[in-house]
Amino acid sequence: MNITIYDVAREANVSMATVSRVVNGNPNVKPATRKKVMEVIQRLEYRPNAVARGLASKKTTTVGVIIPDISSIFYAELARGIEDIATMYKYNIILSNSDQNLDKEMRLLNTMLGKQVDGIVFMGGHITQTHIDEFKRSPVPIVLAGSIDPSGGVPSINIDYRQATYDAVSYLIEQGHKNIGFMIGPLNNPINLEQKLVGYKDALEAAGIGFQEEYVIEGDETYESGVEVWKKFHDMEERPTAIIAGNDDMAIGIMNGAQDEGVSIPNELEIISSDDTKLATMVRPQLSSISQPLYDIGAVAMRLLTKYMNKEEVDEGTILLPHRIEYRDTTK
Amino acid sequence: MNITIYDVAREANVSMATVSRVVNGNPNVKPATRKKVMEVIQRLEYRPNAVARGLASKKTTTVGVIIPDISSIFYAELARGIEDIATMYKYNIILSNSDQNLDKEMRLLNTMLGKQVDGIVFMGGHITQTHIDEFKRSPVPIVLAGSIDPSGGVPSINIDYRQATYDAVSYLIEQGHKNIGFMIGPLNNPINLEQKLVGYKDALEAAGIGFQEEYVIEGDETYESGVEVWKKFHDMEERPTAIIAGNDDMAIGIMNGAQDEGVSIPNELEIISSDDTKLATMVRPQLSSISQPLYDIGAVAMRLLTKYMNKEEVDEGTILLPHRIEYRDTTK
DNA sequence: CTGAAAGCGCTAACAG
DNA sequence: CTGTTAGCGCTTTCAG
Repeated sequence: MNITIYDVAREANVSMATVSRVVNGNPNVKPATRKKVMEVIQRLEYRPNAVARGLASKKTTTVGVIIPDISSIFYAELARGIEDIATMYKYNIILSNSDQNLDKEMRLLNTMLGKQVDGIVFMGGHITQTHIDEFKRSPVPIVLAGSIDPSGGVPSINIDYRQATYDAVSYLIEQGHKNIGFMIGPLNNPINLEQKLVGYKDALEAAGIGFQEEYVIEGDETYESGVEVWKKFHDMEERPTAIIAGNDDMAIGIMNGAQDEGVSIPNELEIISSDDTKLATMVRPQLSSISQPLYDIGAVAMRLLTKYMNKEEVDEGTILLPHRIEYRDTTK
Repeated sequence: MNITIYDVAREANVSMATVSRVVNGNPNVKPATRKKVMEVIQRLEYRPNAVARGLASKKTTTVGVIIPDISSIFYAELARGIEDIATMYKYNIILSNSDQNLDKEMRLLNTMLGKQVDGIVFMGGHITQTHIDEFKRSPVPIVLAGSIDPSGGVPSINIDYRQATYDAVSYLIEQGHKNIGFMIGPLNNPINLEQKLVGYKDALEAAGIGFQEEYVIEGDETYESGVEVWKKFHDMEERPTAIIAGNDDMAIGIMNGAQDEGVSIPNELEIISSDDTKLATMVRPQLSSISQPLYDIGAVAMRLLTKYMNKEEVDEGTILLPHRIEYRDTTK
């Protein structure tokens, strides 16, 4: 049997309430008895049982984190931001991969709520009404990180993807490009469909360039899909002279695909990537990329969640962090 | 107030014991009453409180995972393997970053034990006696993943790093190289000091090549350190004609450092990397690399842990998974 | 096959 | 400043 608060109380000749008080830093304890209790705690190597505490207090100081795939650089960076801030606020994290699978997401949500997490950070590409309904029923607060609820009802941390894409495309247009390809991520993700794509179209329109359906090709965020998509661009009668890509993996796929065929970058093809993960500076040429503060998105999401868990007033639940474009060697 | 087992019992006209039985799939329940209870559970949307359950049963079905840094590709891949198998066995994971900091590691260990995890997967570079002592006192099983306890007392999953390094160096020697540099990871990590370095020396010795201290340079596993270390190799009067690197990040640093100076790879410099993460095929030239089954190391570690948690007999706690060398374009 | 009852280890009033 | 006393929601004997 493990040693309990009761053992400590007995050894220290106090009640368990007193032990509980010193353990929880309650000031209403005479220094002398506090000292005495502390000693016994040390001697017995007493370690409070958080489960019992959770049951009694209805707080577990753990938050659930639902993430598409922890082995993706993008999400791992968010996760790191989340975890650091969680630690800072004394929370632990239950982390689970969803693979963006709706069933799995709902199941995870439920097991986490069953485990009485105090809050949840949710990351996922495709947020449906089903999600939102479940989120609304949750007894604990939920915030989205790097994910968008099109209806805007769920708190979330992101950058302004529309604007960022607009900026990138506008830059390319300024460089004289008219045929600008866009390898976009899955279109069931509103970030892609409702923000990035719109930013792309808006920039084109602002410059009086006609939108060409075929220049927008969907990828699945992987390097391999980048390589594939390059082939499609390559085969076009009017091949794009510049491409923006939805993330670094895809951009590198395009770049390698093009370079392996002898296309000179950036001279014959300019590329602007997105996300600016550490991959961007590891490849040659180094990727010009839309940079978003991944770590901060996670960190701010967790910070926001702590406020909700604390029932603090929050003025704005939908937060846009700043972005910028890093111009490196895939642009002139 | 949330709805409890008691509410269900009342609504279904049975005792809470019976509800508990159906929830836990205990066969000793008449089908009819099971059905009745199930219906009430559905209707009331009853969700068992795992905290209460944990307190009563002394099992939380959650395991702790202590990881140096989830945003490192290497560890993220391990984590994914761990989590997948955990899910398969109905466990959840409490994930925390340690940054390889001893204090933090010990603190995490303690808070996880306080949260009554059923077991722990530990990843860390430098495992000291302090670690081992703490591991031994743990009331729940602990297994290491991609980490070594030099004393061999703690169960662990790895590859044979000595042999893998030996193989890589031997290959380079066969290619005619005599001056083989080794950019090794931190030497306080026994994997580096006691295995990789030894494999390097053994291969040299087997070929009758003298060991040269200056050819072994320590890096901190980052890309940047690779770039730095290249400079040192570059400045040597007898510059190495081949280099093996302790991981892909460092290898890419070296490669880019060399290439940016016009060194032709693999013609003037051959490189064999380690870990074979997805980076290896994303850079040009693609890295030849010692390949270890990262995901599987995590998966097997978790699987082993489930056996310990189940109190099954385990014949061998120290498991070495197979490795191989992927020859790509940084070797001839 | 089902129910009653005793905890699991701790927090949180409520007295004093 | 300290102790008493209820629970928190569930599992688990032990009867029947």
